[in-house]
Amino acid sequence: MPDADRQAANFQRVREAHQTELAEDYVELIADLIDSTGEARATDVARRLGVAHPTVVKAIGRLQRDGLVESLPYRSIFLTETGRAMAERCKRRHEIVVGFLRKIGVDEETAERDAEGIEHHVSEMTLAAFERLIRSKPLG
Amino acid sequence: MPDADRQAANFQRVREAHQTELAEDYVELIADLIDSTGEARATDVARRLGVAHPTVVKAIGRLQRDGLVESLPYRSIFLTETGRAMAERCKRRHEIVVGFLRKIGVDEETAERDAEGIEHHVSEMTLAAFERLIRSKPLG
DNA sequence: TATAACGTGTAGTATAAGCTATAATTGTTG
DNA sequence: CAACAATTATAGCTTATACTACACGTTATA
Ligand SMILES: [Mn+2]
Ligand SMILES: [Mn+2]
Ligand SMILES: [Mn+2]
Ligand SMILES: [Mn+2]
Repeated sequence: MPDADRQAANFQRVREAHQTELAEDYVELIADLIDSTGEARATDVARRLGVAHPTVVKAIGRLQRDGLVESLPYRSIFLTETGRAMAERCKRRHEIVVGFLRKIGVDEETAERDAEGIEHHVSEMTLAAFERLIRSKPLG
Repeated sequence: MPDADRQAANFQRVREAHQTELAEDYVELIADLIDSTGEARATDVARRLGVAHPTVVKAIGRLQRDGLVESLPYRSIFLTETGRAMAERCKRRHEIVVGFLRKIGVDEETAERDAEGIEHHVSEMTLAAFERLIRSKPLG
């Protein structure tokens, strides 16, 4: 595969990641709200994401269309089986990325900040490398 | 700062990163084309990014509006001082991220793929940690 | 030099993601 | 139980990023 084609494929993959990224953060956040407070409401999701609530309502519509959540008018938001599975996967990945950044000497707040973006662009192979590094003996 | 607020701030930062991300990849790619082939043409940029050429033309318009590139009708694309500086910064960062992934055992192709997305979400502190690790003795 | 090939621009469309403002519903409380 | 506060929905707008189809310039070559 010529170099230009491979580069194009890489950029294409990043664009794909951006499409799933929002869904991933939403389901992870919704799962977190359900598990910690008993239910996920649009207002809470909006506050946690730092966006206006109509933005959340529209996003929830897309997630429902894509089979990740279920919601009835004026009721709170539920995850489908698929959505719950995605949330679990994302939560695990999120924790690995944070743990890994901590391990190489990044402070807690920065690790959380960077992980929120990095997590969506980490392949299985890289994730495995992160885990390996976390389990290795202290660095430095 | 309450937990919900900090989480919102983190998500906000990721959204900001997404706004600069495209500009970063464009200027880096344009610089690469200029340095390796003598000029950057919209078609080449399109092929390397894996998008249709009108997409590039519109993006170039935005980059020009934002003072990163200059272009005249039917001529190739040039970087402004600002654009060139951004390209250099991004190239360096890109290389650090790739080098770091290689160091922890990720193969060349995967490293390139993941780096294309990760690079935009790496803070200065994390980048410094990556550099430290690259310079450290072999792992494993 | 005429024309074909290539590159660039424009028009028009779609979707996602965001916003503000306003309306409708629900739930709480006096 | 009526009124009010909180929550949710909708309408209407904006910008960015993509696409296809078509028009226009430039460049190369026959
Ligand atoms: Mn995230
Ligand atoms: Mn996350
Ligand atoms: Mn990139
Ligand atoms: Mn890059």
